[in-house]
Amino acid sequence: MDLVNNLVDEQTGKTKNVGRKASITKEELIQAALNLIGPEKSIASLSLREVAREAGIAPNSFYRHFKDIDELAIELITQAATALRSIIRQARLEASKQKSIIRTSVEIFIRQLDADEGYLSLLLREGYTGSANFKAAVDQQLHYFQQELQEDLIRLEHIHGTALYRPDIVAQAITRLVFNMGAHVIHRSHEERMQMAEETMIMIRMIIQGARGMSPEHTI
Amino acid sequence: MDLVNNLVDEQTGKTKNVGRKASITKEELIQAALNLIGPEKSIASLSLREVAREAGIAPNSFYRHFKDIDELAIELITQAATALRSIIRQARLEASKQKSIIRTSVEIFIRQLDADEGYLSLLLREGYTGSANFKAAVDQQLHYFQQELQEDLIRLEHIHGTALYRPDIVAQAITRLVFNMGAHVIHRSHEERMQMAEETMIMIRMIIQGARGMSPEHTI
DNA sequence: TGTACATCAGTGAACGCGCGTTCACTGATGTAC
DNA sequence: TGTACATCAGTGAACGCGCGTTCACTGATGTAC
Repeated sequence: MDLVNNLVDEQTGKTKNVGRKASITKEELIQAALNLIGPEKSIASLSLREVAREAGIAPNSFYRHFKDIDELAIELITQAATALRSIIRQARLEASKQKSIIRTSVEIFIRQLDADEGYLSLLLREGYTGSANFKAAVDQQLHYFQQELQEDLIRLEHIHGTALYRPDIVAQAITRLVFNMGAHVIHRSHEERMQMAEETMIMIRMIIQGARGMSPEHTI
Repeated sequence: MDLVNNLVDEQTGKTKNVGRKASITKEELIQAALNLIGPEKSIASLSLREVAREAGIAPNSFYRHFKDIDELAIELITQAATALRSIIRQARLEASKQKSIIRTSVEIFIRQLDADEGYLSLLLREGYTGSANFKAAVDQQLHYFQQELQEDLIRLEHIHGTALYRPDIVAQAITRLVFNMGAHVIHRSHEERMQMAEETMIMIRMIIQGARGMSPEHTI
């Protein structure tokens, strides 16, 4: 953990530097890795020397910051997962203000995809490949999304006086469709994205409509 | 194309061998590649020397059969796609005999996944990563599946005297959910597979139920 | 059937390359007095 | 403030490795007569 010699003073919480000051940071190395990752280059195929070259340091200097290239990959996953989490939170927040949770959340998802070409697309792409670590990190974020969506759905249905059959499965189906759309849409134009978003919204409406119809409360 | 010196006689259609007989076939090389591919090893990370080693030939002998490793990858895709197509066709055939197209087709999908640990799981895994060629091949198979499913849905609904709103989107949603399940289920136990299959069937029923409710004919 | 010949699948050796990793070092920065 | 010292980020050189690819070759197989 203490590969970078920044010791946090327990009293003040300030960072205390010892020895020579680092001319490059962990964050800059992570940024260099992000620059390299694209449609053709996955995290798994990143080489230590590539990242060092991109960051402008000698290959062996890499070891001053990370144990090996896998440690950088894990850091990358963690940061990407955090980014995804904040995107999801924002989407939920805005969605809860609006009338249609479906439309708003899908649109915000797409908008984030438009804006952030870094972490989000990375996660969507690497969620299927990548190391076990990576998959676990992505799965956890999907689980959070699903969980929060389920709560929203139950709450909203309650307000409308309706109820859903198996809201857990409804939330899971919606989660899968939205993220599957996200993965397919990454390298498409904005127009195509909007069209696929529209289709996904129809799918979600079908699921909710169907789940309402299958609810025991529906028959009362 | 004529890297292997089998010349097909235009008259008889028989294969005529010239020169030294091949002691190893393209198919054996493909099989060697398949042996190597697994959860940790993707097609993209296959090396020519690895495949040659697995097949028991010298690295340079590889060039007698394929121009390069990418050509083998394309062959692999083609064969996998053909395998997937026949699996889908069988699923549809059996499904059409039974009462529940949903249950039967999902179960057959899982059963094929249980039996065939080669091509199908390969396709599901590589569909998200892989080269443009690979993605295109997988997408085409998904499109076939979707198309045929759509026709089945329309036909069956007609028999029941019901109708679906946007059967194209219904078919697309079902296709995505089934293949997404397939991708998630690959490295799980049979029990987990069956449980995820059950959940997927509920999702599909929700979609169909919802699409019926949204059909204009429903209101007549 | 026998013989000379053409074909070409498979090979051993070698190449240059980028890789991860190590080593002993340099010298900038911060600390102690 | 000035000086001696400790820390450690960054480096150049070197290593062994597996890689894709080439070359000239060998010798088994099939063909022509």
